[in-house]
Amino acid sequence: MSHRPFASAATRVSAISPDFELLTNVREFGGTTMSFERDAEIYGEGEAAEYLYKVVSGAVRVYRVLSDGRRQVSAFYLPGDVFGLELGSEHAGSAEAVANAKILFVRRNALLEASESNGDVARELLAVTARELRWARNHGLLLIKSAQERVAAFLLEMWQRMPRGAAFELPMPRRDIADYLGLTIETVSRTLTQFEDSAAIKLVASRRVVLNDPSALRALNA
Amino acid sequence: MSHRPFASAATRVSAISPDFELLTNVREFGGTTMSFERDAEIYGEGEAAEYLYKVVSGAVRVYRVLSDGRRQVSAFYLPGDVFGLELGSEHAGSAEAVANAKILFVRRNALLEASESNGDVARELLAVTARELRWARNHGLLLIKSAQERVAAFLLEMWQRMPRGAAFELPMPRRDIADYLGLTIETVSRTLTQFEDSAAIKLVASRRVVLNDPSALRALNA
DNA sequence: CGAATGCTTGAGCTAGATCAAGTGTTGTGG
DNA sequence: CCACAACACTTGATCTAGCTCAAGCATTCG
Repeated sequence: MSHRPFASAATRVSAISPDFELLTNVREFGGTTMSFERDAEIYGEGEAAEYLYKVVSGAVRVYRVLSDGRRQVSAFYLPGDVFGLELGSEHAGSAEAVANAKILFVRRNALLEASESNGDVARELLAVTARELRWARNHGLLLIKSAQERVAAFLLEMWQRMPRGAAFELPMPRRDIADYLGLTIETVSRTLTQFEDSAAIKLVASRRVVLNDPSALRALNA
Repeated sequence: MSHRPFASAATRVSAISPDFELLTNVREFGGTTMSFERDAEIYGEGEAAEYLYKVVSGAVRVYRVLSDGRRQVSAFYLPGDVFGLELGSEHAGSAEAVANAKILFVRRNALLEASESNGDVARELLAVTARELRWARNHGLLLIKSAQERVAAFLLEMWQRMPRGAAFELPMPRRDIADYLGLTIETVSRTLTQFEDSAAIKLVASRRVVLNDPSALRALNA
């Protein structure tokens, strides 16, 4: 039964599901799920890259630290997102749970081997990498914008990625947002207050946001 | 003779040459070479991504512009570098010749088709994308550093990538450097002057740099 | 040779950082 | 249920790195 595990895979192009299901749903890859408490490390910079990860629940930050302690959060990952894929043999950054999280582990070697014989798996690997690249470039573009533009873009991004509704909950503290946007927590806080004063958003609680006027934020997005 | 064009390709892992030769050296992909004058457009943002490109000579910048004219140069490409690979159907940025350049064009469709049947081509595509990703992330990290750190990192990067020697020629004007580093031309200029005052570098001409003390620059790299 | 273009230098100015209190909010032990 | 840490966030006052605006040099090109 598992003799030719991929024989019935969908046709080529359509096989790239938005959630990269092929990569993580195939029993043969031996995925296991683990739970992480808030702030627990999932992997560290420089460690051997043995797995590919998928967020089942919770949220994850991937970051790098400079020698003097400055930290850059390069991405947040939410349920359904795949992360930790490295072409090199070790992780270029560290990953931690932002909030309590369940993470699915998939053995990297199993995937790379499968991609040798199975074009759909190879395509999904390329797709995951390409999506990361698109994100990384957008993030780079963010970093040349003004504080208002960065915070607005961040809110819109999170809004779009979270289980929808006018209101949503930011899973991460201000420190993480600041390090993601290349700002200080004070500037993030002040900017959110400005948006609230201008009635574009409402902070029901410090992490609970209501987007009263998404288009006002979008207008800031140069 | 061209019946099984890839039958004699090198073994799997070693097939990923540093220059991605497989992608661009195979006659079947029908590569042609074109010349571009300084500042000529190679492709524009939003255009259909029909080709993959390789710099034969000269240099290329890839950039995006915000609605108000701010520009971010996301990468420079030097001889041997491959660029312009998109997973989506259109280019996410624009590419221009920084200096007169010869560019090899390879049909994207030919490559994607070849990658279906040839694992080595598929692997090189993944490797090219992964390298871009690594660059994009490093570039993001750059953008949170101080002006001195950014300029130092830029000089070291260029030094490493150019045909070596203590002295080397920057192919691009200050404007491009500034937009790559997220600084103004004035700040780039002042920072270079500082480095010259501290004897770390010598500007033989405004674009000709001698790295007297690379380790002084490296020390700035937090 | 003059004009255009690219680079440097100078003199303020300002967005965002830093330093320093507050003000919630959450959790813990009594 | 309250007290009191411990933590996360906000707000205020000041400072500064890098920006802006404005000249002045230096190359290159017609």
